Amino acid sequence: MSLRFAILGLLTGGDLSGYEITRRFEQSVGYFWHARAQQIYPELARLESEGLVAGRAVQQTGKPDKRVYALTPRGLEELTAWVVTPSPLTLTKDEFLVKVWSYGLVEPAAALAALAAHRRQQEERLAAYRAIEAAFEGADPAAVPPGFLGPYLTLRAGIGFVEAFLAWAGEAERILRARAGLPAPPA
Amino acid sequence: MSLRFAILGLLTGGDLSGYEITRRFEQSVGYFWHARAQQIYPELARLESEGLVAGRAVQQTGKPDKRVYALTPRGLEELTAWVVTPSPLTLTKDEFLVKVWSYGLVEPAAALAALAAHRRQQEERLAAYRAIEAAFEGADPAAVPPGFLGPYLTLRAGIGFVEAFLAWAGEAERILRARAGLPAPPA
DNA sequence: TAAGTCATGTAATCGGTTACATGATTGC
DNA sequence: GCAATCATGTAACCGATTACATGACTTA
Repeated sequence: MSLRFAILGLLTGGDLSGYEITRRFEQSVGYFWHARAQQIYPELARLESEGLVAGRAVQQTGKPDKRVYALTPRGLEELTAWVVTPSPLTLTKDEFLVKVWSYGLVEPAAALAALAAHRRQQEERLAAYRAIEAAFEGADPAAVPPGFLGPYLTLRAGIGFVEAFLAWAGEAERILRARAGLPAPPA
Repeated sequence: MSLRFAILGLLTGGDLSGYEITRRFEQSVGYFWHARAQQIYPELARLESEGLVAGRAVQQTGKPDKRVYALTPRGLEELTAWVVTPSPLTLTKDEFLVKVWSYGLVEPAAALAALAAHRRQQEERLAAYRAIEAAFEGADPAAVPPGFLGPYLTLRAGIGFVEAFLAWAGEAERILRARAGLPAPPA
């Protein structure tokens, strides 16, 4: 259900082709939803057959031609109605935490290494989000134009979650070090 | 892939039946993985046929009989090997944030109401986690027995994420109120 | 001519959910 | 007798991933 509305939401910022939508999911929207090209193209066809988006062919020079989709009035209507609908709590599925659940079974040193590797990945992700955040810089959050409000808020959420992970990782590292009889944190 | 290891991880704390595993996913483990009974029973059968768990019938009085599963040496071996394996970053899928992405389309008052409803759900969840946390209370985190280390760390992660959401919700509320021309926060 | 990006799809499979089904046992 | 909990499954479906496939166009 959410994929169709994620696509409709992206189209409120302007018309996009399937390929461009795919890119958005990889970059800016990736911190709360994602989908691969193989899922997006059929969904766009379905949305068009239901009259929620309208596609048109666009000739290009220097690139292959493409088909871009625009939100129809009915599409906008359904999206706005859905947006204020109650949402079930997201049940997280985190493979890494499944591993952490069994950290008591392995050598603290091995657990520490696995934890540090994951923390590094999250730090890279945070840096990427910070770079996107810089694009909003200077704007008064309260006065950000309506088209930027949602993107700004969701980005702030993404940043908040990664920061929460990093804070937790620091706490976990201290506990594991203490168990291993290792000295205080390095850096 | 993760479900089988989540089950194996649960069994390190003692033998469990399919029904008991189902209950654990609803309660204590729910903050990072979950599965329904319909998925758990077939998976247990598969794990047994692969020799990673061993089931035995248990007669009960006052309740229907059950079949409890124990981790085999091979199951423990595969689990410990998997635990320190690198994990891909979890790509979040959050229906609520898909909605927030389009908050610029609706009346700030409507967005604020939807946000407040979701925040209330998260507050209830936090209270439930805090209640579980109390069971660890008094124990020195560094000295918690090996069987409790993973459960404690994952619970702390779950609490951290919910708190991060609540902090974000507060920020989002201030921004939406400012846009709506509403006065400062109530409580 | 080869690699890289732009652009759009199909097919097979898998993990997970919804719906459905069954039966024991307890307590009201 | 009925609801609730304990206990274990099957079947149909769906959302999503992996693998596969095609072709235009650019740059080196």
